[in-house]
Amino acid sequence: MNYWLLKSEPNEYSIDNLKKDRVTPWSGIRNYQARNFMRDHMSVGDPILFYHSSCKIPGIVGFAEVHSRPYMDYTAWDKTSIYYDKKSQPHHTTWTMIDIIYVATLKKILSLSKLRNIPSLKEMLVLKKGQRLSIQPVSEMHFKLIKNIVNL
DNA sequence: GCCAACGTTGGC
DNA sequence: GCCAACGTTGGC
Repeated sequence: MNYWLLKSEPNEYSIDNLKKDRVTPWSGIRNYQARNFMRDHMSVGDPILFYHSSCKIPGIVGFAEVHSRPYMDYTAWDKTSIYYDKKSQPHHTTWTMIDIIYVATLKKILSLSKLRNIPSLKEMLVLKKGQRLSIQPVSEMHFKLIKNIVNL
């Protein structure tokens, strides 16, 4: 089992949206490293930290889980989609996605600034300078520490 | 809104 | 295959 952190801009898609939808395809990932994580390393049931970025208080806001095997990101060949990629065609796209399912919302956001103040989390990728990947692996230790901190 | 850091593109 | 230019991310 692997553990993950998924970034999302709450203006675009927040934990509340996920709670309402329950399950959503994680479409629109157009970064090879992030694609590879989904395609090659995610399994159904993998736990996910849901992270809000590019907002007033960035941080971890909830939990989710991988809910499907990887499959082709159909938004890549949808000309009306903001994720349209002219190099992709049905059944020949380079882009992959998975579905995720809602698990829980934190009572209070575990903010980025708070995360930075927890020494045992210092090595988390999301805390490293210049780390822009929207899908990041999280170590089991870090995941469990965070679970304890938020008491869920 | 600024800007550092990073990924991608494209000319050569 | 190098690398400058450009676009994007995302915290501040």
